[in-house]
Amino acid sequence: MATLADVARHAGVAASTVSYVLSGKRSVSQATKDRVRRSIEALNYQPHAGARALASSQAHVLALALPLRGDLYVPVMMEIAIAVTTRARAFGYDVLLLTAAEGSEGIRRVASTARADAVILTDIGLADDRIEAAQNSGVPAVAIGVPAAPAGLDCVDLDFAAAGRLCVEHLTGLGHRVLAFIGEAESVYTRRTGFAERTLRGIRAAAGDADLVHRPCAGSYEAVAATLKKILEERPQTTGLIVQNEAVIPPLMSLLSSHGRAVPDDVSVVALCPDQVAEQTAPRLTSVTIPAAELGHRAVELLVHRMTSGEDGTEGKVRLIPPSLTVRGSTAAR
Amino acid sequence: MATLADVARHAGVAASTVSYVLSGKRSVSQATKDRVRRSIEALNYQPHAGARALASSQAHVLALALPLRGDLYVPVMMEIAIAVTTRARAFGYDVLLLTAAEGSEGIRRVASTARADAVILTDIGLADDRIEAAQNSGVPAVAIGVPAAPAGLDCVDLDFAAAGRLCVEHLTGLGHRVLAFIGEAESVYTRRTGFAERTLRGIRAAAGDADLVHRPCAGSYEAVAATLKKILEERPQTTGLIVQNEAVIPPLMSLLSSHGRAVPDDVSVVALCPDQVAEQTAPRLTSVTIPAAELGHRAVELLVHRMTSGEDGTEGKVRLIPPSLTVRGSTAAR
DNA sequence: TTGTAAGCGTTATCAG
DNA sequence: CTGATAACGCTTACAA
Repeated sequence: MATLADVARHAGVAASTVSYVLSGKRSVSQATKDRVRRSIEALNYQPHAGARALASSQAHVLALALPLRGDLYVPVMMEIAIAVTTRARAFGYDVLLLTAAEGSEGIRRVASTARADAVILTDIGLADDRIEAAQNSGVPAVAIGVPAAPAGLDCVDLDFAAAGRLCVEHLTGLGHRVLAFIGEAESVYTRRTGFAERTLRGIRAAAGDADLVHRPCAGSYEAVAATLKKILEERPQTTGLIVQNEAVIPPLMSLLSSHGRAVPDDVSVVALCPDQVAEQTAPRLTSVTIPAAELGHRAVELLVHRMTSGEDGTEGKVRLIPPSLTVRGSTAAR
Repeated sequence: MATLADVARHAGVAASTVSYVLSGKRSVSQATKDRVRRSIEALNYQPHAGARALASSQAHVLALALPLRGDLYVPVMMEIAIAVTTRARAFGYDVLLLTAAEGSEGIRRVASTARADAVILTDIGLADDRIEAAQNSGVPAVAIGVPAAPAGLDCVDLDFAAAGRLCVEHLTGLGHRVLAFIGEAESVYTRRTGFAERTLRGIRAAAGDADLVHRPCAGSYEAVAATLKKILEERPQTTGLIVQNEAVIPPLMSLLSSHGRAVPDDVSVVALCPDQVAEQTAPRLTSVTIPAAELGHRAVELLVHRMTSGEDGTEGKVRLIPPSLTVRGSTAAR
């Protein structure tokens, strides 16, 4: 591989000049600029990432901490990872993976070895020790999700409260009066107060005079069967269903039909899930999407902005993305 | 952050000694070893990744090239990514993500900037230009999947032919004589000869005197409905189903019941899919799993082995992992 | 067994 | 506008 020095020699200039035409950090005459550019082309020069990191103390790498549970939110997580990587590349950054297994230790490691310049945290838990690790390590960090106490941490997330509200309003707007919210598994409410609780709060707030019950539900077929059975037995007049746990969706749809409830003729269903999931059922689901790509993009933008424009004063903000509901075939007027 | 020099000063030894204590590349007396270790502890020293990469020309980073289509094989891909990262960490490597959008350019980039020492390719296509890019760049590469012409490239994959065989043998062993293979989408067969064709070949070879049809099928509800309808109309005696496209599974199960075919009483179903998918239906599916974690682990091991033991002679091997079938509730004797 | 010193390929400061 | 040159923090011959 050709080095900066090779290029400098080939172009008949000093090494520093080559560096400056590349970085643009000082003005260079058009003539030498051109000459250097040609030499770069000719030698197919690519700067050495390690050398650059050492000299500039900037690795141009972002670390992405994967969720604690590998089996949950998989499609959303994948979309976030791709969005983060794509956007990071646009700013000249590469993305490094940190597994849950490494935990907060991984964050300390990439920070103190200068392997990464900043960290993106996902699947934020109620009391997440990775947050503290990031803050103590002094690396810029942004969370995709909102912890219980976001003290000094930048967060981006869907506005789940508004999302819940939107679902209820859509159903009540269609004339539905007896609603059931099939939520995340019970454990999620105890462990990860964040998004699940905010959704529930939004839903309750919007229900108003409508009749609403909340039923936590695990993702297994048996759990869904039990939950649905109970809902239909206890409140046979139910005509509006809101679903949050995306694993619940496939079994729910097939169970509804075996219970003789047609969607959307007998019961309307609206889901909080990625579009991909909403479009794989029959009928396709009216849903509030999880804006995975946008979350990833914004996380990167926040980080890069903070690192370049050296502002350290804007942190600790929680940025909620307004939800948007897409009407598909699973909801209809009562 | 403390540097090597700081540690050396603190321990009263030369910088090189500290380096050697860390790398073990030459023997150091137990006494100084201990002293250095204590200083490292005391100063909480962590080596600078960039400096190390520059001096040793080893980044200790593996690049993982993500699939071309972000929406396919998502759970498998996620599992591979986690397995790769975990195993890489065990060898002291970090993992960098390369998106499909960057394509072969990304591979050239990480290779020529020395950002990564080796590359793992996933979702291998028939004529995949990333393979050539890797080989021209001179980085060690291993493919998870097998291209049409694996010339000189190391590959690891499930033995799909054997997997297909296993499915057929399981069904025929249970007395089923009329079988249908619901495969991947038509486009997959034209574009990615690899695993889909190998599966089909294995299935056909094992069918023997049994009656078998192959029906490609897309993942949408409509496509599954059409495919199943056709199968049941044309060959109502069908009692054995083999499914490869995992997106087909949820709709298929609910469609079977609406057609009045009970699983496994009327029809047995065996799937080629991750365990996670097989366990989310009712009844749970008898399946040949996609050994995602093992694929990831072996890919890393191959790479690390080749890089450390400098052997350049073992490349170009295709390593197929023998399939294993797990009997669950979706298959029974005819 | 240990120390000295020459790189590794950039960036950035200081002159000119 | 451009050239020298000293870092950056580590590895690895080469000496001792």
